[in-house]
Amino acid sequence: MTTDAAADRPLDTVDALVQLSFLVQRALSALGAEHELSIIQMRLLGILRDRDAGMVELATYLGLDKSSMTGLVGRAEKRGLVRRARSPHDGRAVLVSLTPDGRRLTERAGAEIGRRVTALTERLSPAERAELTRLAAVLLDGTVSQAPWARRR
Amino acid sequence: MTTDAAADRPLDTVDALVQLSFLVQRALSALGAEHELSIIQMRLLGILRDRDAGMVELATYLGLDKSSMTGLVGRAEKRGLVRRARSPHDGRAVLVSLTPDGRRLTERAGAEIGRRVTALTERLSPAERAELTRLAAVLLDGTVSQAPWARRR
DNA sequence: CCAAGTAGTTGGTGCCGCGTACTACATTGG
DNA sequence: CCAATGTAGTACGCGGCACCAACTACTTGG
Repeated sequence: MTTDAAADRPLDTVDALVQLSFLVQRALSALGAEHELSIIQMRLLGILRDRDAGMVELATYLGLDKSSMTGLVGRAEKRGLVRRARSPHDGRAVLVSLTPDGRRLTERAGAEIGRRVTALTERLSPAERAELTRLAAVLLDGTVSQAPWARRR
Repeated sequence: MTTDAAADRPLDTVDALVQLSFLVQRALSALGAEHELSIIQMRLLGILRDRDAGMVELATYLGLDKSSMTGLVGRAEKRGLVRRARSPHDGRAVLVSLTPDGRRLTERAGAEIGRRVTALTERLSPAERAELTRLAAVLLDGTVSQAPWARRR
C-alpha cells in the first residue's frame, strides 16, 4: 500500500504522492546518516537554526510529547550540537540553542539537502519545477489549519 | 531545515518537496496509528498484499537489514496479521503471507490511505491533479535505478 | 499566600534498525 | 559423493526514538 504499485505503469495520484514522499524522506535520511543525524535530529536543528526555544515549544513544533524532547535534546547536547540554558524569565524553563558546532553542521546539512532535493528534480524544466512547487504549496496550504508543524511563531 | 521555512511566504522547490513529504508521511502515520500500525508495518502488509515473500526478499523491498525482518514479521505475526510457512522448495527459507485478518486490515487501510491522500489534493482541479501526478512520476522515474524500493518482481 | 497550572525530567515500555554471530540448509566443484 | 562455500533466517545486544504516568520545581491568578 505504500511501497509498491506498478513501477512503469501509470501511477495514480495517491501512489505518486506516497511514493514521492518516501523518495524525499529517503534522500533526507541518507543525507542525515552521513552526518550521523536522524531526520528528527535534523528537524530539531532546523528549528533552532532560526530561534532558540524551550522544550515544550520544540515538542509542539515537532509534534512530539514533551517527554520525548528530553532524550532528543540530551543526545544532541551530548554530541555538542546544542546547549541548554536556564531561561532568564522563567525558572522552570530551559532555552535550547545551537552551539557553534551545531550551527556549522546545520548550515552544512541544510545546504546539502538543497542540493540533493534539487537533484531529484533535475529532469524537470524550470517551468515544471515552478508548477510542482506551486501545486505542492496548494496542498500544504490546505492543511495548515490541521497541521501546526510548519509554522513560525 | 526540514520543518520550517516561511509558512506564508513563497516556498522554494526544495522546501515544497520536503514539506510535502512530511505532510504525506504524517497522514500515513496518523492513519496507521488508528489501527496500531506503524508506517513500516503498513509497507510490509502492502508488499504481502500482492505476493508472499521470504524474509530476505522483504528486507530488500523495505531497504532493511534481514535481521530487522525477524522482529518486524514477528510482531505482525504475534498480532495475527501475518503467517510464516516453510518454503516447499528451500528448507532454509520461509514464506511470509497475510492471514485473512491481515488481508482485511490491509485492504481497509489501503482504502483509507487512498481517501486521505486524495483529500490532501481536494483543492486541486482534476487537471492540476493529473499534472502533479505526472510531475511526481518524473521524479520517481529519475531515481528508479538508485532506489529499488518500488519495484515489482 | 495558596491552589492550580506549567516546564521539564525520570522511569518504564515498546517499536525499530543495526551489526555480529550463529544454525540449518543448498549448491557447487573436485 | 562430499567438502567448501554460499544463502536464509534467527538470536542477541545495543542505541535511538516515542509514548505514558508520575514526579519536582517554579509561576501565576485569585
